[in-house]
Amino acid sequence: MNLPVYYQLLSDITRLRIVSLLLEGPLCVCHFQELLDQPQVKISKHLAILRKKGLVEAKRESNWMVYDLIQDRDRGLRKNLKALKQSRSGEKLLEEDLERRGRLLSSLSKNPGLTPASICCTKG
Amino acid sequence: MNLPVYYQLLSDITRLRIVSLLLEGPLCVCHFQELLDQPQVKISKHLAILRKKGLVEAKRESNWMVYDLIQDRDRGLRKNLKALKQSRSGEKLLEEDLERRGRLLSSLSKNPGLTPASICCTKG
DNA sequence: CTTGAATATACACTTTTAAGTATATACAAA
DNA sequence: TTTGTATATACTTAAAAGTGTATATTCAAG
Repeated sequence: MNLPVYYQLLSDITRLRIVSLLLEGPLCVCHFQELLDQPQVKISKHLAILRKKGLVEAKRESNWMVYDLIQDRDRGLRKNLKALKQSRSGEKLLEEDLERRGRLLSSLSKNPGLTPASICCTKG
Repeated sequence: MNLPVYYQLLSDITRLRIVSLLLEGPLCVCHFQELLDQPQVKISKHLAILRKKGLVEAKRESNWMVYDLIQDRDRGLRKNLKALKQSRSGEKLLEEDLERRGRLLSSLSKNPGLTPASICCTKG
């Protein structure tokens, strides 16, 4: 990961929102679908781009793919991600995403038996 | 200036180099031409984009246009620019730009009578 | 008021990137 | 082994962004 690639990845609003959410912790594809209210293809493709460029990684959890930021990040990347995290206030879209994430996670913790799918993707 | 716009501006390598240089201080168009070794149109157009989006400002100095980062920057922007500044080491291109800038400015200070033009744009 | 230097802009062209549709893959459960 | 759910990929189309050439603008100097 070098700087030009990093900025290019964040230059798309969908990817920016994804990365912003991942700063708070890992999420699966269907959660992104719900939180960003965007179609599955779109989410999957942007996640694929982020993964190909080495900013995020994915692990399968039975049927679900859980994405997270790459863990061993170089100094420069850490600094920039920290700056991003610290500069979200005032960014309406990003803040709303975080709020939605909070609600989603709290509903998850109240019903520990729920799979991701039963929360976000469908029909309860 | 909001985050999405900011990242989009930096997603182009030429603009990233320009902004990186401006972190060290103002420069005129012909300096950018020399330091980045890129044609005038290209430099001018990217500077126009940066200006239109509110990241840089320009003031005319007789025949030359001197560009600088916008001075009153919001908190988020400051944080991100600081992170950029701190994460340049290891980025070959950006480091070379800074070295070239150093050489250019030292030659300027040795010959205080020189206009920008007599340094960078042409035929001594 | 003409000339030349520095910079900006308009237009045409090319490349890149994003988005949608359809289809494929991977897995779990029946 | 069929079915349904989650996710990924191929292909196509549309939009955006970058680049070059030519031309315009602005200013200083003669």
